[in-house]
Amino acid sequence: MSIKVTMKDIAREAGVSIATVSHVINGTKHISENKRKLITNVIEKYNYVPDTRAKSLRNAVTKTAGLVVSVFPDSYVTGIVNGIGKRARELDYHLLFINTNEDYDYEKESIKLLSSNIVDGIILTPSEMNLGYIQKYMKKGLPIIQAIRYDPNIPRLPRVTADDFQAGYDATKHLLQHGHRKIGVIISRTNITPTIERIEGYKAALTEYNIPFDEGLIESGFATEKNALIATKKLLNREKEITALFVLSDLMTIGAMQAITELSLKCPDDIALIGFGDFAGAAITNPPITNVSLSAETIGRTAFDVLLNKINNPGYDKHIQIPTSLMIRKSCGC
Amino acid sequence: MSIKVTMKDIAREAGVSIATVSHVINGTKHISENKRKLITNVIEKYNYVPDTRAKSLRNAVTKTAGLVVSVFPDSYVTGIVNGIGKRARELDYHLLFINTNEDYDYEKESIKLLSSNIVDGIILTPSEMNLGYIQKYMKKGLPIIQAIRYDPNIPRLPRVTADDFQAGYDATKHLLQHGHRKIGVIISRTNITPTIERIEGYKAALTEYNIPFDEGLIESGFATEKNALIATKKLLNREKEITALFVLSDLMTIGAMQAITELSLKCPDDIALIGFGDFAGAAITNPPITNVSLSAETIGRTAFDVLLNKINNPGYDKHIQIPTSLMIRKSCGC
DNA sequence: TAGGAATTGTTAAACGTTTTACCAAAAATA
DNA sequence: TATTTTTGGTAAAACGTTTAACAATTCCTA
Repeated sequence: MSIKVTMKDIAREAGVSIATVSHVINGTKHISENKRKLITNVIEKYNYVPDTRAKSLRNAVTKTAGLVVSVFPDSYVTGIVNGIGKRARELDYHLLFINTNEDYDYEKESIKLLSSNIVDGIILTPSEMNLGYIQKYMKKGLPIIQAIRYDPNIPRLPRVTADDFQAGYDATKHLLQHGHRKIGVIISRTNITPTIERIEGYKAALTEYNIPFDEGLIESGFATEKNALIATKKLLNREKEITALFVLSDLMTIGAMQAITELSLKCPDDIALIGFGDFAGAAITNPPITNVSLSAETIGRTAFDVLLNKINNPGYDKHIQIPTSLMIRKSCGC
Repeated sequence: MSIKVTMKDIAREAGVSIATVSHVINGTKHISENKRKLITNVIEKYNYVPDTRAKSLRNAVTKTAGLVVSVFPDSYVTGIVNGIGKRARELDYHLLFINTNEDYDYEKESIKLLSSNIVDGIILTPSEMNLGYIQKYMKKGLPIIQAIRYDPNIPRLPRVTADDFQAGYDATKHLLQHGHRKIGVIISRTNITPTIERIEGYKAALTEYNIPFDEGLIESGFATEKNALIATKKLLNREKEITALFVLSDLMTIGAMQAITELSLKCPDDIALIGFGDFAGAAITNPPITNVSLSAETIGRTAFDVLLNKINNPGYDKHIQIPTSLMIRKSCGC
């Protein structure tokens, strides 16, 4: 395809050996000022760049990390990917980014590709709690960590997540303190750890107030605003005594708010609302939305550091939880 | 790092030559049923995956495309990246994604990395209209195309963009039809083609109404909500006769809306507003925001196809413009 | 002036594939 | 039976680097 200039060509034109060129490029040996200048000039002239494949084939390091993300791209994930990218750059790594779009088979394919020695390690947001297939890669010694979500059944696989239990607990408690007793919950996917743990937090708060957990107050839809709109309408039509809503995902918060409006209800007077994640504009909706704030960039940066730990120390297997905070605005009735 | 299993290991264990293993894997030659089974079993057993570097080093194809994006991650860019990713997957390509975060030097570094034979081609969103450095890579025959923005001074470099001129024209005309005559403009960066062309469209619409273009009605800030808030306040405080605002970028629309609120003005009564791009939630702000809708996914998919054209036909150099549409809601006063 | 250190550079093997050319054995043909 | 064809398989070169081991100069030092 491209017209290729190799180290051999540079060496020939400069009248030196291939090894000398390599040493000049990498500074691995002292080369006289004369030759060095001569060689760098030729390199400049041809705008020569060493072949990364050959390089990493030879020295077994790629300086590239794989990033496989499974999530519908809401601003939370964007923020995390950004944090990972920034940290990677700081440490002179490159990222091979793949978005699996919640497709389990594509996820498996992607891990297979990345396992073919083109990356030093992988950060994975699993699409399912079904990571059995990953064990064979772990056995091969491929450094992998989980971010955002994880499969609790796989031991020794590090995790970086938000403190989802605490987040669910805090938000629910806030609504309880406002006097709400029937709190509806809108979730995206049921079978992923953030959802599960946030609901655990929700239950824990209810328990403190001696309120029994009611399965019927939970309604789900997949990720999008539209699905949240549908789910919220369904829930509010079914459970008339609900006075507050807790929405577990960014984009869905918007859909829930739309549903409230379309049902001619007022937020927070008829229905209070707490959302999750910091989507741009939470502050200028009508009313401004109170939400659980997740430090996306911090999660991303931490994930990258954890991957590096895993690479350098194969035994590393911690679960790091990043704290969340409640951004109080108007939709909760404060 | 990883415990490596190579083709040699597979061959040894199966008692065949390395070449036979390769032929079984790639189906490049007919191998007897016996040996084939034998070999695939060993491959299964070790979960062997061929080394992509060695493979592509040998056959000069990577099946990987580079994607270098320069833009602050608003939902528009997310959508485009997603479109590119989907199309790439359909065509069995992988993406090496790099976000330069508007950093010109990092952009140059990234192109250099990607030019080292690790990708078949590159989709670039330039951070500046200063792409002179790209010519040496073009000369080497590296397939490159521009998306979202472009440098008009570089010939023969394909482009995929929104129809920014038309978009600027349409939105402005809509405001003019509502009777507005002093229309303020909030922009992000002045020196990128989308801004320039949208303003050209704005001017063209004004000309139709015999309104002279007034430089003083334009105010800029960089990308974020906060900057838009500051810029909008500054503009509205300076130019008291403004009755409508045209905001040229996603996140900034939100900041502009906040500014209007903070100045105790009513939208659309005191100040009408038209934004750009489809950020999640445009429909539930107060009031819902009228905006120019850009088909992000289409732009992304098209960009990937254009890159493939460029790869297969080095002479390809079209500029493809994807149409936009005006989503009319309440903020324009309709 | 001999001998050891620096200094500067090169040779060649290795990394893990693909593929051309070649070969042996079995099958088909005359 | 002798010859050709087909089938199934392999040896080895090549892709573009890095680096250990070695070699040739020049420079000191006693």
